[in-house]
Amino acid sequence: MAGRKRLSTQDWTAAALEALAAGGVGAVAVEPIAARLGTTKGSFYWHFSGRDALLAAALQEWERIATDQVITLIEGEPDLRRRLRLLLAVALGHAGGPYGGRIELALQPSAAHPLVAPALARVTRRRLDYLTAMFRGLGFAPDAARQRSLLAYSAYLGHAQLAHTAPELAPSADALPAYVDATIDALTAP
Amino acid sequence: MAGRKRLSTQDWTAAALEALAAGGVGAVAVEPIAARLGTTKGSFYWHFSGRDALLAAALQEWERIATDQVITLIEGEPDLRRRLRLLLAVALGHAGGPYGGRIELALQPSAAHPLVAPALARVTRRRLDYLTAMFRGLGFAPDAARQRSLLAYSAYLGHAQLAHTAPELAPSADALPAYVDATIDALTAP
DNA sequence: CCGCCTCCGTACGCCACCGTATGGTGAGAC
DNA sequence: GTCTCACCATACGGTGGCGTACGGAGGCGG
Repeated sequence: MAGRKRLSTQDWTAAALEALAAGGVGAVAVEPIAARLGTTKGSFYWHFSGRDALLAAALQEWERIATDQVITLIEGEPDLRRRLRLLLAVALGHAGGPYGGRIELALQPSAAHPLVAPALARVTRRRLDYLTAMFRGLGFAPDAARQRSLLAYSAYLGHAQLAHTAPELAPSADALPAYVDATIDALTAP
Repeated sequence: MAGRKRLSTQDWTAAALEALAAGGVGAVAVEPIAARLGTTKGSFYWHFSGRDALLAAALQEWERIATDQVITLIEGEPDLRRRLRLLLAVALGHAGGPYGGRIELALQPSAAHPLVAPALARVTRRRLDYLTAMFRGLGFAPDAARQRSLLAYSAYLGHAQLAHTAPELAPSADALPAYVDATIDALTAP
């Protein structure tokens, strides 16, 4: 991880994202990350104008992998019902995406932060709209589809929170398929 | 709020809880809270041994109002089905309890903190057990009851998160009863 | 009225992190 | 080989929060 090589903007951004997931916005601190990368601030201030620039880059990177990446992964499945199942399985199963909800959680206390709020709102809106479109495609009326998508997304967020704070209380790995089944049944019941 | 009076341990604890809800564990800082209370550190270090003691007191206070208070509020309703409805309505409707899920969210990034982790685990376990008992009382088998309680609690957590980060995307005040209905239907469907 | 005990204000040293300035290093251009 | 410039290390001052020391205020028993 510290190959004594020269660092790029990407390296700093990735490390910042990791720190963000681990300890929230407050953990996106230049000197600790520099230490973790085996370098110093001197490197950082060459690539970035300051702390805010690093945070902004990390948020943008998260926004990218949190929307496009997941959606394009799912689009491979043509059948809507199976696509929803795949989506939930990926989302609930040991966290969706590379950081699996940890970023959303970490951003929570700083939701009012001027850099955080817009990114968070964009991602949330995009995901909810995508879910709503899926439920509409399954034949639900607009209002019902919106309710189902809210419940589905809440279940995802809550599950991530639960799995992070009390893993021993969340569904275990082998009990998870049954839990996904039950959740889908509840979400798609007429 | 700042009546130029002498302060008690309770005042400091309440202010710490407020700061915790607003800005996470990192916001439980002595000097800012002192400024907000219109006093100085001199007062604080008379009542508390240090920052950790304040955080511990705030967590204990939260644990108290997050379990006993809500449960005793609900126990007034004898009918199980209506009790579940009341519980969800209170929980989803503009946040459950005085702080309505904001503390849970704020504690998230510090879930590994030695003071935070035990409190969070106790509250989560107690709520899940209570929910599971309700679903069992409604006639569900143990496994099914556990699944429903997990989904219900995840929905609560996720809703709180959603309402905090993107209020304009969460159910509006007048659309909320219908959302509660739909959620209960989904949770209690056979 | 007086002393005392509780509570608070102020001043200080310490540490972590931010941002700046400036000197060094090493890999490719030539 | 040496030059050059992108990249990094080091040193410094500034800020904010923690914890300690100590002195002052003010209500209450006597």
